[in-house]
This record gives sequence, C-alpha cells and structure tokens, in this order.
Amino acid sequence: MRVWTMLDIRFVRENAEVVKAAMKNRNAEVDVEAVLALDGRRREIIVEVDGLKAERNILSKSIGLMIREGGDPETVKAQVRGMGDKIAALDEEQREVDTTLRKALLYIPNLPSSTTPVGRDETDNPVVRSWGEKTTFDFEPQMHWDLGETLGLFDLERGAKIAGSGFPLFTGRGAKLERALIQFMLDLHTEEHGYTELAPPFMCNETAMTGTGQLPKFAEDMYSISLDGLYPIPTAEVPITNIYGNEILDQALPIKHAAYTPCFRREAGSAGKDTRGLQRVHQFDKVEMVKFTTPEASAEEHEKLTLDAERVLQRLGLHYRVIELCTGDLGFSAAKCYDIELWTAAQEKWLEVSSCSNFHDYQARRANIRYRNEEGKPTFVHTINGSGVALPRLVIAIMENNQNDDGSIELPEVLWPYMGGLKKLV
RNA sequence: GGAGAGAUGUCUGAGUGGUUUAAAGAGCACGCUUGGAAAGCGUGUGUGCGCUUAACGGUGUACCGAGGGUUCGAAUCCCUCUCUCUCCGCCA
Repeated sequence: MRVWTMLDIRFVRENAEVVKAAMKNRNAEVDVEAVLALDGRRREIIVEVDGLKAERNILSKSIGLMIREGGDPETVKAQVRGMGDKIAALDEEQREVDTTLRKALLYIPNLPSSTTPVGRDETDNPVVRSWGEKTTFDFEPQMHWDLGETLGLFDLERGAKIAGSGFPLFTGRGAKLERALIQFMLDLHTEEHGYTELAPPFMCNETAMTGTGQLPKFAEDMYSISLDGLYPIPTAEVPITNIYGNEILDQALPIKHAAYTPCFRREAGSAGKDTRGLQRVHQFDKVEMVKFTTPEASAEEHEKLTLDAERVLQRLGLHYRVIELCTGDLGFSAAKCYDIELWTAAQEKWLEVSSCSNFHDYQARRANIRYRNEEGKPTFVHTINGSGVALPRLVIAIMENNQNDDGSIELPEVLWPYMGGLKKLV
C-alpha cells in the first residue's frame, strides 16, 4: 500500500530535527516522534510478513507439484494454513498502522522553503515591491457598496434573499463587468503568457480535495454536497491540479493552465470581519493559473507566475504591492508564497487579490503527480498556482479608485472592448 | 433511473484455480549487421513498499479498474463499488 505522504517519510526519518524546527517556525503543532514510531513499526511488520509470504509462495507451489505427481499434500496444506493465519494477523496490523500513519501525515503542513522569511505572523511579512501610486481625491470618495447600489451594478439584498449574505447578485453593467474582467484576464494569460485555458468541473470529490490539501484539515471551510460526496470548489486550484493525479506525465514541462471558475467558501471563523460589500463573500469569480514544473525550474516559474498576475493589475492601471508571507503566516500546503494586494483609496487599505504559491512536491505527493526526470526515473513534479486574479476585490479597487466626484466610474482602457465600447459607468 | 457489454503492461491483445516467473505482436531502447539507413538477428523494456548496497545493483513482496472475501494457492471463483460503451427512459 502506498502511504500518502505530504512530506517524504524517508526525509522525515533522516531529518527529524529539521522537520521539527520547520513546524515550530510555522507555529504548527506536529508530533514528529509519533510519526517516526509508526514508521518504525510499519517497517518491522513488512519485514516479517514479506518473509512469511515468500515462504508460503514456495510451499503453495510445492503443493501444486505434489498434486500433479499424485502425492498427498494434506500435511503441507495444514502447515501453510497456520502461516496464513499469522500473515492475515500481520496484514491487519499493517493496515491499521498504515491508516494511522497516513492520517497523521495528512495533517502535517509543508516545509517552508529555505528562502521563506522566518516570522511569527502577518506583521512579519516583508513588502517585496510595489507598482503605481495611490489615487488622491479632491472630494469625499464613496465606498463601493454605495457606488454599486447607486449605479445599479449589484444588488446585495436580493442576493441575500435567495442564497444568504455573502452571495452577491450582480446586475446589468455590473454583471457585464464581471464577464469583461474574466475575459480580459483569460485572454491575457492565454495569448500573452502562454497558458492553456481549461474549463473544469466546479465540484470535486474527496480525493481531489485531499490531493491539494484542503482536506482533511480544512473541511469546515468547504461547502459539501454530502449526498453525492462532492465539494463545490473553493478555488480552481483543486480541479486543475488534480487532473493529472496518479499520472506519470509524458509531456514537456512546464505545463501551464489558466481557468475561470466561481469559488465557494464558507469563510467559517471570519464572520463579521471586513464583510461589508464585496470584500469577503461566499461565492466569487476568479481566474486561476496553475503550473506543473520540474523541481529545478519551480523557483523561477513561481516568480514568473507572480509577474503574470501582476501584469493584470498593471494593464488595469491599479496601484498594488507584493508581500511575501513569512513562515508563521504561510498556508498549509505552500512552501513559499507571495500575496498581491490592491490599494483602495476610498477605504485606505490593502485588499488581497492574489496568492501565488510554490508547493514544491507537497501536492504532487498527495495527488501522486510525477514526470520522468533526465534519468527516466519517476519523480514528483512541483506545483505552483496563483490567482490571476480574484474578481470582487478587483472590482472594489476599480470602483473606489476610479470614481469621479459625480459618482461615476472611469473604466480602464483595456476593458473598453470587452464592455462593448463603454468607457465609463454612469 | 432500467437493461446489457466491457475494463489486463506504453499500445493491441491472449489468458475460466497451480512452470503465468502475465503468452503473442507492435512500439521503444541498446547491441550486432551496414558506407549510412531499412530489413534481419539478439538483448532489454512497468509501478509501489521493504531489506541490502558507498554506488551500479541485488533481493523479497504487492499490483491485471477499486475495495473486500473464498482457498494451501486467485488475473481467473464470490460480494460491493467506480468508470467506459450500447440501448431504453427522463431532460437543457
């Protein structure tokens, strides 16, 4: 049985202290010693049971021979039957140990990259770079929830009526703006950045959700359709990464995919925080980029993917900054991560619109995605993904930064063709 | 939702309880042959988990859609499930 590993169990065995230190930097409580004990017992059992099976195979063959030659195999049969009982017992114990070990391993987060800054929480995240400048107003700027209502771009009350708070209903030109932004971003990534577009399922099964690391630990963050064992996706990362699950890829790397999907998040535990308007919602649109690379190329491909996301914001003329998450703030599956944040001049704060992560081989191990290295040996790929970008906060930034004193909103020039020539929301 | 057929290695495709140690063919790799190539001939050709080895390797075990079961022994028999195809029903 393949014990799913997020961390290479051999690596953990040989570098226990490194793993312990990494978990400490993450503020993650992980019992490495318990894992090592299970691993040790597992290997003991395998040595013993494989030896017994080898013996049994030889004896079983001799029984076949005896029968063919007219001998009486009953004595040997009885002997082998006894061995069978012992084998069954050991097999059973191994199954239990495997299950326990696998479960423990699934709850261990990835090791941060050696280049990830060590820090305790989000206050230790360094700013890597920024682009553009803060908008200034010579009038009192309005918030997007007021602008949107006045201009008829969305109707949050009616959205809440049919699905609940946090399920926005876009209307008229607001709905068209969503579609325009999606199309603009997909065109940019496919035509200029070399990504192949996908239109994946919007629901995934438990295996896929486990492959990318959402399950088992973050089940409460996900919606679930228990009757069918499905989960509405929290990000396109889940379906896209898992399409190559249990495969040995024979195509050239990197593989680069981009896709639009809606995203569904319960946002458990964040109730009431920054939820006004479109800031934090249960369903939102997003264009996602996913790459599969060799370990050698992953660091560079991660930087490039981040730049691909930034290009979206540059074309839209929006002021942003890139921060790097420190070890204490890093997501569960990520080894290294840049967040891109948009400035909104009305609320005067930064809004996260993209998270660009390098997972190293963590997801590839969980989902079993491999390629053949130069020696022809199956090797886990590295996976990288990032939003390119998420819509609601992007819409907020466009609305709040581009507003005029009469409450109208200037649309970025790159969107004009996608809005049927419309340049301004009045 | 109902009925039927099917799932074997990189591919095609044999295999209904014991030299299956998964036939055969194709493909691929290497070698021989050749001025070079083709043909021909020969050799090799998966994955996981262990043990062993400095390494190359060696060795054991498991894997014939998945998971259980029967048996001394399962690709083969039994049960459950998944997926694919065909027909019917329903439906955008």
